[in-house]
Amino acid sequence: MPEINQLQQLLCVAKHGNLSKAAEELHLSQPALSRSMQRLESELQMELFERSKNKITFSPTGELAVEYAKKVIGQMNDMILRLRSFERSQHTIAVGSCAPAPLWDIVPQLSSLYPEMTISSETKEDDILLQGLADQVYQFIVTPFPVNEPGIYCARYTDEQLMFSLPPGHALSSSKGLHFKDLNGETMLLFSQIGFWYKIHKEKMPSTHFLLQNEQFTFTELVKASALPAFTSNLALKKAGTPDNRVIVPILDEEAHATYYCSCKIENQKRFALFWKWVKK
Amino acid sequence: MPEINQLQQLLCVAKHGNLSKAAEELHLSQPALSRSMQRLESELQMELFERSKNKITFSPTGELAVEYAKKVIGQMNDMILRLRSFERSQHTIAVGSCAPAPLWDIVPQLSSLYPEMTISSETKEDDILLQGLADQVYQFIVTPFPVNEPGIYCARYTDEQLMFSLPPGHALSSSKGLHFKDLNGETMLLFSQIGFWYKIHKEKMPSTHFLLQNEQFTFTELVKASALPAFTSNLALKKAGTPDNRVIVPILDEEAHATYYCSCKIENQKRFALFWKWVKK
DNA sequence: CACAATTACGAGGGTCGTAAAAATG
DNA sequence: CATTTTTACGACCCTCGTAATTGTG
Repeated sequence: MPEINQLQQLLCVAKHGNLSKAAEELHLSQPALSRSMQRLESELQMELFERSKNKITFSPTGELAVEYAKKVIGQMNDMILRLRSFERSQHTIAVGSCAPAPLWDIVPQLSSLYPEMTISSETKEDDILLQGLADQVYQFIVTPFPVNEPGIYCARYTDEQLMFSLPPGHALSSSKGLHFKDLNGETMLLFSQIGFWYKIHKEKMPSTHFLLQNEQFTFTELVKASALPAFTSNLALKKAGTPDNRVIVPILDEEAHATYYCSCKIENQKRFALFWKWVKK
Repeated sequence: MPEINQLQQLLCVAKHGNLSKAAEELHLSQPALSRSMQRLESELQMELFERSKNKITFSPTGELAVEYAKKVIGQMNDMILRLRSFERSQHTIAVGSCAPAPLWDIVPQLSSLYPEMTISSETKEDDILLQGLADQVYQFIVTPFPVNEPGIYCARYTDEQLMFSLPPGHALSSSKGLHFKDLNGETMLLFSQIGFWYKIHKEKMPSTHFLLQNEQFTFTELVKASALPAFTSNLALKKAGTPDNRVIVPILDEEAHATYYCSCKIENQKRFALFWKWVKK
């Protein structure tokens, strides 16, 4: 049976129309390529070329062979691509979340439980998460609601409670609790990558002018250095600690509280038993 | 890129489940196969097997690789088969005819004009001939009528006149001409492979009992040795000569005369110019 | 005479087989 | 202890490159 290598050479000859140019592209001497094509012909027991003394053209059979060779090599490339993709998926755990906070614990935990795996994570819209879980784009998703679908295993993970982070001199800084509307209209600092919270802020505080920050570092520095109110949460505080010059006031609205649920396909539940044990700690 | 050879080995390992049996079938030592599979893995940069010290099983990626390898090798086999078929068609001229007589001249003529080609011929029904010409099953067909279709080149070839071959003692042997009906009801010798003539005999002489002969030699011997009437024609006489002990009487019916037309695809007309020149001699 | 293809021939690399080692049931 | 896989090592075959040959535009 002909080898892939020879078919590639055949295609290269077809591409250039002569052996010398083809040999150049193949990093091969011209005699070597000439012999290789002769071997291919004798292997197939048919003449692929019509040879004159200093010219070589494809025979009808040869032209057909080129077409088929393209198909075979295309299939081989396809095989490699799909295999590589599958291989990567076998060695990475992809987590999608509706908000970044749950990932702060989940990603390191997955890393330590499955040290040979690559952990990839991103925050997306709820519907994208659900679709991605079904399509195996994600092995796990975190949503602010339980997922009740056949074939999906779901468990409550943790809660996040939103709070205002106010400068000590702020008029309301001595409150025990506040509502969104209490600060509506003021100018606030807002970190952009906060998932579904962004929509809630916009809805509950429509008159507020948000100074949007795309970088985590810039945002935290501005919180320290400015006297502008901002948001934080129990999870953010746990992660970064309580800032010195800030007063933390819980937000009393129902929408300021989220209960996160983690889901995966049932077929993967057993494989990630250790992780689920931790989720339900 | 992996070579076909390695994929075949992979399939063989999948078939047997272990290296030793597979190596046996491949006429290879087991260490050689082991290394070959290792090369395949490093070529693909992925692990195809899960290895314990004295056991080797497919990894999920490996199982997928087997599936894809089957496809690639299948395509390669398909390529070889189709190429071989095309190659053969490139080196053979297939002629289909409604009756054997036209082939007696056409086949030797094609042989001498195109000595490097294989000539294959057969006699079939008219509709099969027309379809076969369209499908490139035949390069030439001979029909008892002109073919007027787009893309088909057609020319009159020759005529065949049917005759009775009677023993000298036959009651009608002195006739200058006879009709089918004149011998209807008698027992006659008939060679079976006469194409469309068979149907005509059956129609025009429904009461005749035909002694059907499948072999040319047997038929001619019986004609010589028996006193049974039979058919012959101008072309048959030209081919085999006039038999000694027979009286030849032309058949006067219109149906006893055929004008043969030879056709080929217009795209092949130029390629067979020499042959067409001869047809229109 | 430059260019393209083939043939001849020697060199090098890759793959093979044999032998040995290691591990398992 | 038989079976299976892997590693080590030497040998051989195959393909490569260089050089020479032939033929063409």
